Amino acid sequence: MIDERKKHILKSIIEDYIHFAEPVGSRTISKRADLNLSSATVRNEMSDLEEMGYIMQPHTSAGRIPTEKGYRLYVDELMKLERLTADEIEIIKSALDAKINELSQLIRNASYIVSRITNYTSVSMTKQTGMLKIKALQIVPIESRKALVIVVSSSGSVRNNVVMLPINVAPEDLIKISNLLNEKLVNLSISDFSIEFLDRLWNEYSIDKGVLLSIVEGIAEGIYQIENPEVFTSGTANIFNFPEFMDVFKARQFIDMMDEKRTLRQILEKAKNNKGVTVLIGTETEMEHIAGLSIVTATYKLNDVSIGSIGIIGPTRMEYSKVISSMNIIKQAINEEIKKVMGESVDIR
Amino acid sequence: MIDERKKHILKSIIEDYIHFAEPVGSRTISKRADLNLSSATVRNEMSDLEEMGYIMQPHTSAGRIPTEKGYRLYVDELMKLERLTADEIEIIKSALDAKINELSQLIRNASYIVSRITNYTSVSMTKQTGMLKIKALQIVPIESRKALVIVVSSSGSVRNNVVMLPINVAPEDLIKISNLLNEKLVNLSISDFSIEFLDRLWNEYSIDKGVLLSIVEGIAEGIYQIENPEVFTSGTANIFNFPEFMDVFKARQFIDMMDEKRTLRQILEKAKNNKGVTVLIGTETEMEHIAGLSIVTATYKLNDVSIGSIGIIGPTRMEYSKVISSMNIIKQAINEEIKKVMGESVDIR
DNA sequence: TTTAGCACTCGATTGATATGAGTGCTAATA
DNA sequence: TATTAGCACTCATATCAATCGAGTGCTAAA
Repeated sequence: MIDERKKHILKSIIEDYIHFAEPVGSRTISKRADLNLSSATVRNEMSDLEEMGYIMQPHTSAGRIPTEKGYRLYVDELMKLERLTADEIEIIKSALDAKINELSQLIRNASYIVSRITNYTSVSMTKQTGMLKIKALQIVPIESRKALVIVVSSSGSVRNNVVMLPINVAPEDLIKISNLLNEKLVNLSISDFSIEFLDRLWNEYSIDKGVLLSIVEGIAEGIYQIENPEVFTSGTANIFNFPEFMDVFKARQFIDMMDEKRTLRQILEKAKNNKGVTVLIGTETEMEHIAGLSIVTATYKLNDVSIGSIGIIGPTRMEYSKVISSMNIIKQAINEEIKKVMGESVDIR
Repeated sequence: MIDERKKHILKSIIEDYIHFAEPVGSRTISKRADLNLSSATVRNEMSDLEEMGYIMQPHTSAGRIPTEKGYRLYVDELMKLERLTADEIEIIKSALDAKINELSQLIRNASYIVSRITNYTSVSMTKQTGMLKIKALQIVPIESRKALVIVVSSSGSVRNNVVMLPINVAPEDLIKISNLLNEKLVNLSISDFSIEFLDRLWNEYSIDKGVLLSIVEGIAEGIYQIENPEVFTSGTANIFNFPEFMDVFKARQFIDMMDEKRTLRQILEKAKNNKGVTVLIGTETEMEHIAGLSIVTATYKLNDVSIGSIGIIGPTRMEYSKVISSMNIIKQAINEEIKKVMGESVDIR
């Protein structure tokens, strides 16, 4: 199969190509100090590597470029994770240190940082699924027929919604309702709101049916917003750093995708189940219409509830080693930050 | 000075150029049915228009293109506002009709729609300045030393912040504080929170100093967030529809600016004082580093509080007439929507 | 098994040439 | 006096052939 020397050559080809984005010729590899081989020998090895499907020639008289299979082997076996400099680690940790009291904000921020550090484009999605429960609940009277419904979820997210009330309710009555609901609904998840349950509520405590319905609608909307994904992007223009996207057509496709968010969401969803950092190379991303992209994603879970994910998008020849290392540091930093905010040791994955 | 015939020719040149993005020659204009002039005559007139600074030649053997001065005259005097189709108006109104209970969300949404309708890039900023007052206030206990402070502003915006309390406060005490503050602080603006005022509060009602400070900080942060601008963009990729941005370098500059938001904010701020719709052409935008762009902005005020603005960005040869008309419709639609949500007749500008 | 040597391939660069849209100017015309 | 036909001139753009050179595969020698 593929012996050590071939691996060594493949690694050199890939790293050269990652660096210069130009097909790599046999002479270039032969000149590398750490292999004492003539270009002719390297040519033979390269020929073998091509046959095995790790590299290919864009045209007859050009050097070789890695195939997806080549990158895959590189990521899985060949590359060595890069150590970030102390400086970079410091930047990450201190940037995340700002007071952030919303988990989704934390994820967005981390995504921004990692884009800055790596110089690639980053995407983040904040979506909380799983067994979300209501941690606190409040109804604030605003006007005679209008109230604000505030929901705090067990994952620490807060959403509020204005609801219209079908009848006039005195502020002090609303506050009573608020206290009552707070007592009754906390620690329930949205799926516990069966009709029977609501029925019981308004029978036992004589709350107006319409008012209760409006409020429950507000609560459901809040939970829906917390559970529903929002996608953010940073560093979109970074794609222009790569000569393979100097082509206006490809650039446009990329920007379109970034603007549209739906595709991004799908990709982030896809990597969700894996733990740790997932690398999708080229067609593995299943973004048909835009070729030549890879994405490195990490998903964060807090007590088995997914709270969001971050992805780094770049050309297939991205600096996997650097990107993956950065993702690892970010994960650590987020972990620490959450510990601080949540005031308890938590289990982030 | 500039007579009717010259204006007519200038208008034709500009409209042709807006349409085709190609320098306009004398023959093209002469062929237009509504002017019975030979190309030679048109050439003479064009020569005059060039001398007056309304048009210019990109090079000797090319047709003419409008200068900024030309566009300015066009926007101020020559163009006729385009009527949107009933369909388009319908799209706008129904899209804004979705239940939206936050003003800033309404503006963002409108910005998205207007980008869709016009096929240009749009930016929106939601910032509320002026005499913001507290309309409602609530403190929700979350954990023993953590509480959620919710502020509703007079402009209808809601923000919430988690604050850490320096000492343990029983939930029922916190609710008492909440009720008290709600009573005392509503209808005040943030500038009313003098030290003396706070002093009086904790003397008269014996609230713990540290707790009160934490809470006030949470309130201030909420108001700060409401007052602080957030910039959103839609349809960034639309810039690629225009051949003048097919150049990768220019495209990159554009995307950079969109990503960065700061410049955008400045531009939107700039147009803030004008009422109605403001048009900035080319260098009038004072975006030095990116030439060839115009922006059409509208700012919305509710009872003298600015609630946000929307801008449409495109090449200087944008379809001013269509864009300005769309902005007008959007303004109407927003007005109606707010009337509905606020439940009262309001004064939007 | 490795390497030197050489013919061959093919994309990219260069330069010369042609094309054509559009101009400005002059002289004839209404 | 205003308009127009006619014509020489300009210059960006397209086309095409020639050249260059990086890189290959193959063969034969070490």
